Amino acid sequence: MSPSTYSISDLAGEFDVTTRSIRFYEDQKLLFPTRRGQTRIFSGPDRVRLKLILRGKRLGFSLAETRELFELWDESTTGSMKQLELLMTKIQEKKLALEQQLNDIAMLQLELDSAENRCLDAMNELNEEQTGLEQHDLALIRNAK
Amino acid sequence: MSPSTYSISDLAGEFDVTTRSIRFYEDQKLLFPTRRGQTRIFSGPDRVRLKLILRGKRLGFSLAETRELFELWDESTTGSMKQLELLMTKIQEKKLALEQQLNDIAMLQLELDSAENRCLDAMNELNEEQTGLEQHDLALIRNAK
DNA sequence: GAGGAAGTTTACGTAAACGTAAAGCATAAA
DNA sequence: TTTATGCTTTACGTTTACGTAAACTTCCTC
Repeated sequence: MSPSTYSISDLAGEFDVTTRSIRFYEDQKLLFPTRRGQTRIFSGPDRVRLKLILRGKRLGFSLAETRELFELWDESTTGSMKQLELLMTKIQEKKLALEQQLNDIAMLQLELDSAENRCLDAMNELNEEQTGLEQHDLALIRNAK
Repeated sequence: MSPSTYSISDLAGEFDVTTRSIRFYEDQKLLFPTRRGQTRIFSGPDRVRLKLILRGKRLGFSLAETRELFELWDESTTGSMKQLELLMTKIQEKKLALEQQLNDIAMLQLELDSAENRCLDAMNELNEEQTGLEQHDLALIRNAK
């Protein structure tokens, strides 16, 4: 069974980040470990938040943005009407940004595929001079993937 | 017809970046404008590269990573065999990273949808006290989207 | 009880990606 | 001719997200 509390190096090891980073995230109000004496004790929810922080980073989010998302999530159950409307607006904004990212990724993927094909073509040219392989054969190789 | 050369402020205006940024990108070897006297003259390919730089930023790429992608693309036609193999490796790496990003985005989208629903629920609660709307009605609203 | 490993705070350092003056040329309009 | 506009270089400042070192406790082991 997975434990319900974690040391700082437990988390650092599991997610391959430095303890320095984890302490920094706490300082920035993204994690809220309790203390036993001096040493930090991280909860299950803390662990989840850390995972989300790292996912945010992979998506190019600043820590401030990620914190804002956390707050959105938390306030989504407690706000006043005025608050909630603003919340909805922000959620829509984030969703739009994600759509944009999906487009960006799709285009980049196409370009990488194109570069990959170029690369295969070039390798082909070089190889053909030595092995006498035909275009035909490389088309097979290419489509095999 | 679209022009084939651009001033620095043309591009700054079109893509909503500062001239400072554009000069910085040149300094970092991401753009290569020619000069007429002192002033920079940007070509069509320069304009395309700028667009790609900004797309990279939206995806959380550093300028160094974007430059690496440019180089990948350029070298994809000129390299030696050893070069080309390394190139293929890097292309695969980028493609894997993009797959990861797609996963990350999908999960974030689910969470935003969830937050959105929470938010609608909360607004419902507040509204019901005043208007007497039923759960039933809000389900309709929610599904209408 | 002398390390050694893992935790802590404090604080200065750093790389990336610009922001923000300061000061100077060029050219077109008033 | 002056003034405004737009471009330039040089250079120091700023924010984010940590790295890195120093100096200190705590606990375990030998």
